[in-house]
Amino acid sequence: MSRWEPNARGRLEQAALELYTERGYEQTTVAEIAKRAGLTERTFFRHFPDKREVLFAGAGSLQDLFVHTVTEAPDVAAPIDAVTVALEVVAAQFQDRFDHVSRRQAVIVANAELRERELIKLASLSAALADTLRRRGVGEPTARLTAEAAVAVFKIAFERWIEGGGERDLTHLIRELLAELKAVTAGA
Amino acid sequence: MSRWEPNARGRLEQAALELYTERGYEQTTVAEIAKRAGLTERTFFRHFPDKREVLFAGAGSLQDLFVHTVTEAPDVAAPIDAVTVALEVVAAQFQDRFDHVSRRQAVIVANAELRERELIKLASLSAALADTLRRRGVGEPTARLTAEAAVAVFKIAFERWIEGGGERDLTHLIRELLAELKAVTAGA
DNA sequence: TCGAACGATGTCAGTGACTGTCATCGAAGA
DNA sequence: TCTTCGATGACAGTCACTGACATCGTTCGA
Repeated sequence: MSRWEPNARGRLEQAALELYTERGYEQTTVAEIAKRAGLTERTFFRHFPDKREVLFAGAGSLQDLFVHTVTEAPDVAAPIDAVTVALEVVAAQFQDRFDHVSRRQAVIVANAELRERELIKLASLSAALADTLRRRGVGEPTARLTAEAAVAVFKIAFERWIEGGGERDLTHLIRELLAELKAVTAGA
Repeated sequence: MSRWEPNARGRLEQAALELYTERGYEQTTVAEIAKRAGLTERTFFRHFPDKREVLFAGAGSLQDLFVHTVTEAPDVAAPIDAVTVALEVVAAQFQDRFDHVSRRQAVIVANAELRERELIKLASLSAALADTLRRRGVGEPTARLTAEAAVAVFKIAFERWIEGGGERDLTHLIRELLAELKAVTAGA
């Protein structure tokens, strides 16, 4: 457990999001984040490997949820179906938190470094998904392609959900995009 | 035109690739790259915005070729067909330069920062592709999805081409993956 | 042919992200 | 109470990157 004021990590995350929102990512120094959280710069870097990562603390558990859901999907399902279920489960996690999620996303899209970090998180997710499918006996390149397709659909659905102010149902957007993807590739 | 020794930019690119290969990206300082190219650190940053970008000088022209090919594709073609043609044209550009391309790719996959940069280049390519399709009258979300699918196929085909030591034909790999993607999504 | 104009480079000082090292503090157990 | 240990602070250092100004070749007009 921690001593002094509890939850140093969480305070750093909140301070960072606030400052990135108020004056922008580039205009914020790590020392300022630490100060607002009542800590020092050195302590920031003990909790997060760099200035970007503080915005992506939740990525790990999101990926775990994704992988877990695919692992637990019924064996009979086609790869794309197993993955679709996972997409919808994960979507449900977002649906309730539009405010926080969209604030964070606004910070990310405004800065190239943060967009890069987001992309590698999605790539990591895709790789983990492909691994999980392989563990379910799905061959190559099917596993890899299915994972990439799923992540692409999720990415676009998420963008549209944010653009729409959270009005449209994320799960619904995902289903639409999957159907549309099917139509797109059918032409090849 | 330039004076002093010509082609400062090219010398910096070559020095960087050499040093990144010899001792790794992180263990190389910009000052060392500049010194090997017979220049100073400051001049490096006049040619490239950061230490990563020196490896991605060709990304712009690659994207231009991609966009141009899609723009010139016959009007009758379905979106995915127009994009497929472009994939194959671009693939041809790689086929002859396996040595250089694979050396560069080895450096990139060995470092997270460089993988991030590569991913944002691919994202930019996808966005440009989607834009081009929209200009051809393709609607949303078809344009976006087609572009994402094309880039995903290209990415996986490229990886497999590198893994296979350049033995397998890149164009052939692309065709296989497009067929497989069709099969994958058909299950949904 | 000379000199002004200009673009590419060098020099230097500075900021800020990130790291290694060591001291210190506060909690928990012997 | 003493000891141990994990979290934090303090501090010096490296390196990516930037702004400001000087300098050097080239080029082009007088």
